[in-house]
Amino acid sequence: MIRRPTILDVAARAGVSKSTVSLVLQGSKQVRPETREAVEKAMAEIGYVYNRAAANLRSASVGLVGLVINDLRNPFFTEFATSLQMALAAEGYATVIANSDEDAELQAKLVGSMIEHGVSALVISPAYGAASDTFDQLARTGLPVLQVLRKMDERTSIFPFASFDYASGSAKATRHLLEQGAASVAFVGGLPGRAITRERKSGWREVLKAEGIEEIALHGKSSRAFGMQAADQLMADYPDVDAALCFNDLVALGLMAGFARAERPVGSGFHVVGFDDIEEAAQSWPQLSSVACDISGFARDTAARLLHWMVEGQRPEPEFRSPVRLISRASSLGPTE
Amino acid sequence: MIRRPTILDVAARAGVSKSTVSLVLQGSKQVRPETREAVEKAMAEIGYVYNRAAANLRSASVGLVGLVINDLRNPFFTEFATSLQMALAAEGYATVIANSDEDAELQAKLVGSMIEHGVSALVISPAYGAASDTFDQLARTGLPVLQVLRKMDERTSIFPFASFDYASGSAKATRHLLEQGAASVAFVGGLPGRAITRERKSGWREVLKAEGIEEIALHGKSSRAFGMQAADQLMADYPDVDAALCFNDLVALGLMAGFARAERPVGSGFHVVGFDDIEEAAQSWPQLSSVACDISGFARDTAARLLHWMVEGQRPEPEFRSPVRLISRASSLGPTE
DNA sequence: CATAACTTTTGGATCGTTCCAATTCCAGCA
DNA sequence: TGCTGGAATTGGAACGATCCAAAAGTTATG
Repeated sequence: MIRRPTILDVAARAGVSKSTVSLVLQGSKQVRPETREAVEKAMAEIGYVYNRAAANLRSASVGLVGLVINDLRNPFFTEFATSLQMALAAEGYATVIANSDEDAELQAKLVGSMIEHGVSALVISPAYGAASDTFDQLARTGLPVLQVLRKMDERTSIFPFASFDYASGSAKATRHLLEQGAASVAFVGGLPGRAITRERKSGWREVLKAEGIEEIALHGKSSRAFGMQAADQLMADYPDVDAALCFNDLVALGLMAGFARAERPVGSGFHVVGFDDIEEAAQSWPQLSSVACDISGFARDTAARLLHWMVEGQRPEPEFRSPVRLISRASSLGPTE
Repeated sequence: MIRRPTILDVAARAGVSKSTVSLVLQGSKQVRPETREAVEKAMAEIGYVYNRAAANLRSASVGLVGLVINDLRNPFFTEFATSLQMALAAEGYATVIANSDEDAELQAKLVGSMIEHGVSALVISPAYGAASDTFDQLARTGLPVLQVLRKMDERTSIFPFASFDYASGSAKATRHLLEQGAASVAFVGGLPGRAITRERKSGWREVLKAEGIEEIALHGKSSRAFGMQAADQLMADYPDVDAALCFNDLVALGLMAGFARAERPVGSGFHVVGFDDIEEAAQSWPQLSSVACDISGFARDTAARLLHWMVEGQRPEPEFRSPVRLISRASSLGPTE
């Protein structure tokens, strides 16, 4: 196979210098239109493909953004990743998506690989685990890093953090459940001790405290499977509980499936509200009420924009919270028996 | 901000030449262990990070694989993408994942961008649309390209294609539904005219033909929403149909939700089998029978391996089909009223 | 018509690595 | 001691683009 043509070949063909070709490639407006056309014609004729590695070597800025997600299989994160990719594509950035699968070690490797590939910024929803040295190392590179949706650690905030205003969302949902007639609202799902669990519980806790209601929480993995299991546990151990605020929609869907299995379908007698409002929430039966985080809007308007600023050297606020809203559907609206 | 250290800085610090540092970086075994150690120590001390752009410029091979997916939001593809990424990571490749969102134009851009970034191979599940010129262009670059899960076009097979043996899977599922007592099995979902729809219908059609049963098919988008809509249509227009083979699990889940909404829960009186066996199938209520495509196994054992061969210059068979198996669960096992 | 002012084009240096041929090192042997 | 040959190390050229200062070309001005 013959070697790929370079700008020198293009230049020779078009009868100009390599510098001119370079200017055309960069879309400089100081080349004469006719010259530009000639160069473009030459490129097409010899099948020139731009060599970004060479360009990057000289010019540092790459237009490549790394995106490291802790669990890309979770639809919530998938939605975020794809939306962010599109938003960034519109601004001319290419995006590298990687899935750390909650593995801190793999995450460190992925981050390293991305830096090697010369990303000009990094968006990360971190995996849990002792990765604080990864972060220190990252900080030392001076790369713009935006932490999203999950905070590595309560105290540290080396990097700006963008997420949703979960606390007021959970307060809103809890109040709604009480208004619908619930006497006792359990919190289901979320691993204990994690920042995000604390956030999503905090509003619930506040409202319950204000109303003088006992706090009942079942913690566990944020999966459907745990939701089903929690349903059984609720029915067996807490017969008085007549509503649940779930850590996320997956748990809520599992919980509803568990109640359905026990022939006690959610809707009348038991109310459920989830978190995230994933697509499926509107398509389950009964339809699931959920605290909606407009994740694609967040990706587009918050994350992409913050990142853009950061790449341009601005320093955004250390913490940014997007508002959430409660979507009430059948799972929290039926009559209370 | 000071400039990033290079191998020259490392060399100076370690008291060796840049060439030696380069050898260490490449893991050459012809450097003395003590020298290697000294170099590694120096790298750690000054916080050296490898500049892959520079390396690529000189050495061509990059160890970067591009993965273009038509719909990354679909859990089936998400699973494939993440599994492939991990399998490739184990072989030392970095993976760039991109989502074309069924947009042929965007797909062309993404492919172009990946080539520019110097991927050494491309895995693509193509978007539909007039992108055949994209493919021609790709073919001209001589890059190893593996087409997966979806074929661009019935006739063309410029690139090797790997997918599942859908035809025998749908035959198996249809036979199973008949054995469970179904009198009439409808096919639900899948856009008409597409290769994959044809494949997933072909086994069903064969079995029905052999049994002399009328073919009833409702085509549409492969989404939950369509499944719900199809449930209404089935109940209204085809009261005799008592089983459905769905194009995929999303449609099947939507269909089941639709029946549930009409207070005719699937399980007794109506049987459903889906396709893909996504994680959710086992967690829905009733649990959904499905033609299981072991997508992560496929990614790991088929796609990753084929790709590896191709990168090494081998030419695999033009078409490869992985076997599928039927998982029967409650949605196709209850009594027929 | 000469000169200034501006636009367009150009050659050489440069980015940080790998490759290659050449050099240095060193143990073993006569 | 001097020589040999393999192992270890080295310096310079190369990769393909961008950047920059300077040259060439063009138009406007007095």
